[in-house]
Amino acid sequence: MEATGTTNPRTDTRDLLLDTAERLFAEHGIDATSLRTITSEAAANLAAVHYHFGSKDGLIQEVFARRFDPLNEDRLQRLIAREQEHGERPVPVNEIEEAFIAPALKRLRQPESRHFMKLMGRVFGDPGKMHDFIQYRFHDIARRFIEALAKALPELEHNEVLRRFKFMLGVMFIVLMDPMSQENLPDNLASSHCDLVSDETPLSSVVSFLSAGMKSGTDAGLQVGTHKS
Amino acid sequence: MEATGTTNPRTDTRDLLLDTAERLFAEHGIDATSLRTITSEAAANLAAVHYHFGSKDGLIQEVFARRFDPLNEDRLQRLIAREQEHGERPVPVNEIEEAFIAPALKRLRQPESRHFMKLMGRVFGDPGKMHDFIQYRFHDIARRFIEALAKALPELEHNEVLRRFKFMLGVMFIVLMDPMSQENLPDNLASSHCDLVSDETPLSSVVSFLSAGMKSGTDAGLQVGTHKS
DNA sequence: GTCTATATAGCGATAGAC
DNA sequence: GTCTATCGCTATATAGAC
Repeated sequence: MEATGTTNPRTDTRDLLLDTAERLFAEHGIDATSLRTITSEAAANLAAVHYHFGSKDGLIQEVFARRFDPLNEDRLQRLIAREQEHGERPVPVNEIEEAFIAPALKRLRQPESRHFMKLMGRVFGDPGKMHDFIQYRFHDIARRFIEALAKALPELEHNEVLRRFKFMLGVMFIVLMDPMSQENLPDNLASSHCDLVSDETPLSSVVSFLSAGMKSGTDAGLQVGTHKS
Repeated sequence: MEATGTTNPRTDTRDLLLDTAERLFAEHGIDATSLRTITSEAAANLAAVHYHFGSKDGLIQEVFARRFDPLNEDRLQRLIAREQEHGERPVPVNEIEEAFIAPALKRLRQPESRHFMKLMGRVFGDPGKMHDFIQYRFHDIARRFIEALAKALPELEHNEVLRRFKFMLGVMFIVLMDPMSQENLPDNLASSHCDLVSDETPLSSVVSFLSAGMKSGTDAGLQVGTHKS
């Protein structure tokens, strides 16, 4: 299929602006990234942003809109698949965790979406910025996973399930922004001493940590964490 | 004792600026808070910031310096106390977790330091801003706790201990910034539906979640998480 | 659709009177 | 120590030629 019209074969300016903005937002933060920096790195004109997106805010919205929903749709489909497998019985905690974490971790390793994942981690810590956007579009998916967790952990009171779900979000976001990975560390710390983490975080490590935490204090917590082959 | 000189009995302008900046930084972010906003809310003059702190950056440094080290000193003293209790034997994981989490949670509930704790959560997610400052002054305390964890969990390879320590930081920061508490939610979400968390997070909830996660896959993980009265 | 030129506003910082 | 006034800069945004 063709593009919108008379555009040339190479990447559209619009997409190039989105990609560049996404990367710079993730690296330096949204506030700290000016439209001039974006258009300069994208070899585009300053006015192009306003032509394509109306405003910087419009650009930010678009950067989020194109990747946020697919991520959560992936999560939801995985959860639904597990629920259908287990019928009436609750989905095991570690399968719920995996359904939530795997889509994020997968995208963190894809070159085209890893910048966005880092950006998500960043924005989640900034209640002022895109918080409304994320909260609003994240609400349903959160509810679905909380319900699955509550069903898998019937001994926990509802508030405790909510708290542990929040803890899980904390773990996910620390993985997303990876504040201690080599590439993010200031040179003086990265070079001189040790030691704080080097390799990329394996899915199994996150899932087993979270599953154990989720089950702590319940009967399920007394068993071995992983009983799935 | 008297103040520096001819200042009047009420709170010094300098301290008032620090308190106001701390609160506004925590609420809206550092970038989004202008010196004009700070001095306006503090009923002080714009030039007062440069007189007392030299620059906005100087103000930011002072906001951090006065509370960051005492927090970590509290953590360290608690860890040392536990280590002395147990002599050569490793400190149990849940006691390590408590030594790390309790000082943060305590301050989150003190009116004079809760803004700073929220600010810490915010800044940790912003690798560009005070990251060097935090990384540098946090390095020693991180190493001490990682060593204690490695000693308590000898079955884990070193990288896995580092990863789980990082997960713990994620949980702590999600608790600090509390992105889903009622007061932070946009009105439309807070009022309309449910449910996402209401009360303040109890220390026991965080410690039991983290201890179970830390021990997952080890012999210690097969036992009941809490064996301390 | 892309460009130049510019409008408008806010920022941190400073000089100098008091 | 505190104030007013202002400098110099950069930001987003826009108007209008091509």
